[in-house]
Amino acid sequence: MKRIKDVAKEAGVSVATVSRVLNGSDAVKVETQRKVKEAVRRIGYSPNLLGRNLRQNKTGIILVMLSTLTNNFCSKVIHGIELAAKKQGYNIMICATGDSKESEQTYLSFVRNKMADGIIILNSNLTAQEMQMASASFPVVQCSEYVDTERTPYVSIDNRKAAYDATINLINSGRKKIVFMGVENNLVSSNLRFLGYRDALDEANIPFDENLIVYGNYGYRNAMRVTEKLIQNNVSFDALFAISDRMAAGAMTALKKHDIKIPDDVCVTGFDNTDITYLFEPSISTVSQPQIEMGETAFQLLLARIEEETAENIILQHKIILRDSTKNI
Amino acid sequence: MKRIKDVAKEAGVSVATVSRVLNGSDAVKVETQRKVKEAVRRIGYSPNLLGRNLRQNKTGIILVMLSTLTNNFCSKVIHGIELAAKKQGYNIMICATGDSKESEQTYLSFVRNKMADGIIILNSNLTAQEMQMASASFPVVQCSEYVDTERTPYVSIDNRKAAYDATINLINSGRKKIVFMGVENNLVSSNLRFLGYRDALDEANIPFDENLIVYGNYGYRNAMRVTEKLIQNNVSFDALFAISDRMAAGAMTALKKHDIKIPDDVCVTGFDNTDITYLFEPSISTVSQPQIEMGETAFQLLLARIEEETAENIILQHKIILRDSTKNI
DNA sequence: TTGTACGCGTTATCAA
DNA sequence: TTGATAACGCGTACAA
Repeated sequence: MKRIKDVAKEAGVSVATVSRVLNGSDAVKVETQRKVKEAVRRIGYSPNLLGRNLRQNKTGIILVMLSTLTNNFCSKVIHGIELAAKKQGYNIMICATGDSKESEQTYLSFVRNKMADGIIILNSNLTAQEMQMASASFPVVQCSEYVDTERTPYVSIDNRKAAYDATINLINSGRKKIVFMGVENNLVSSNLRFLGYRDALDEANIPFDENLIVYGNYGYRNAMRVTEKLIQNNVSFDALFAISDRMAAGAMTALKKHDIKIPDDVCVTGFDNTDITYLFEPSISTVSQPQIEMGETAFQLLLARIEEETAENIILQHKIILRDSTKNI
Repeated sequence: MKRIKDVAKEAGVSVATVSRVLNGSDAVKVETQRKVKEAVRRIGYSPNLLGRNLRQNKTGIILVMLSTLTNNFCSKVIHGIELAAKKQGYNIMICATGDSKESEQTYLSFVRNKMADGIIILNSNLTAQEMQMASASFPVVQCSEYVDTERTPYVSIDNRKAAYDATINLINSGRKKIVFMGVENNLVSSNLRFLGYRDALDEANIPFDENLIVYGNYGYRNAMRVTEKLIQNNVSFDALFAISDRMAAGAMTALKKHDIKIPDDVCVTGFDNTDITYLFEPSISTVSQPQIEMGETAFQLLLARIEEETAENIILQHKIILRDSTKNI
């Protein structure tokens, strides 16, 4: 492995001069620049980033933490992060934790211990206290999912209002027996979307019915089973709001299997506006989030934290997308 | 930021002793160990990895490069890599290039310049020459997709044989006019799968018909359009082999729209055994690759390269999965 | 315009 | 069992 010293020797100058040329800085005689660049090329030198980053106390790398890669929603957000990061000369690396607390801590420690300049957390199992601890010792921002903490800014949508809007739309289509298909975790989105659903019922004076609340795991197959059970139990309903598109699709498959017509008998709404919503037959109404913008904003927040400016939480606008699964009849 | 020096001062020992305790090495008096650990806890010290890695010329990080995250196939492979890596004390970080050559070079340079110990490339636009260059200066292995190079080992399936098997199955169902839906890129999988398709035709003495060859972009919507065009052009066919599951699904949607029965009128086969194959109606026959094993193997190869042992290319077994879209009638 | 010399934070060597 | 000190590779005051 060649070091800067080797370049210096080859070019017949000092290491300081080589460093200056490499960093395009200062004033170095053109002729000297040429000599150095030539030497670099000749011996095939490439600077050791550990040395450089150690000296500069900065890496130009930011991490993005999430639980699983198989998530269409996240990949668009990440694309947004990337766009904003590139503009500022940062590169991003993605850390998939598989929901393991150990993995989460490992990746956090990379930032704490200077292998990266900051981290954007899309989702994690960190408690508010752990998040706060992390945030106290290095730059962290939350994106999409979050725990409420004084010191860790987040960007998200208003999940409660979004769920309210989605439910109100079902109600406006004349539906009253609306199934809520959530997920029993502690993610803020799950909790707020349930509250938004209840807000809408309350506003329309529809009594809350516990039998209409069911839980899945975001996935397609599980939602099929859950819906199947609903039907077998003779629960009567005329609409279904799932907090993920995949669950909406799974529910619809179960409904179709029992010759329950969509949207005539049951209206269905999903969440996230992923590909499956228009790929499915009938196409699925859903809630759209501005993923790219969310990613870009998350990076802006992180950059502010890195540069030790203040960063406020940011709420972006969602949009209700109406498709065939809730078409008014 | 606390340094090891601060711990030494706090504990009243030398930095060398602190380092020894931190690395659990050597023989340090138990009482001293206790003092040091206590001091670490008290001042909240965490070692700077840039310093450590610089000194040890090793990071314990390996990169995984791919073009896009929205790929179910890749995320399973990555999971395999992760499983194997963890066992050996390595952590992985994922680098999404978005097919940009510039991004690819940036991530490669992180390895070249010591911010990571090696890289597993799932797909890239690197030429054989570029791959060889990279491989000459740091540990690289290819996984799933590859370019043929003396120095860069790969693990993959026998794509040609897999496509042959899939096509033969269609032929054995009595089909003769088999559409091949490929992708016009230079990925080895695309090329080999086309050759496998032709192998099967040749073996069955079915003349090759250029009109039955169409191209998409791996995606659902595009495949719909391509199939639509096929139908509008009155091209007659009784089977379709797509080199991705999403394309198979897109084609099926187009067929259904024209009341063409699957599998009665047209049999369809996809590739990769992703979720969509059983989520779709009818369920889609496909080719399954051992993704976890592929990831694990890729890591083994990389580890060999890192430890400067020799590594041979490895071919894993594929499997034909028969579902409703090719059910014999 | 260039070179010398120090410091970034760590581990490894050697001597005590 | 411990401590002093020399690396690791780089950037940058400061001096020339």
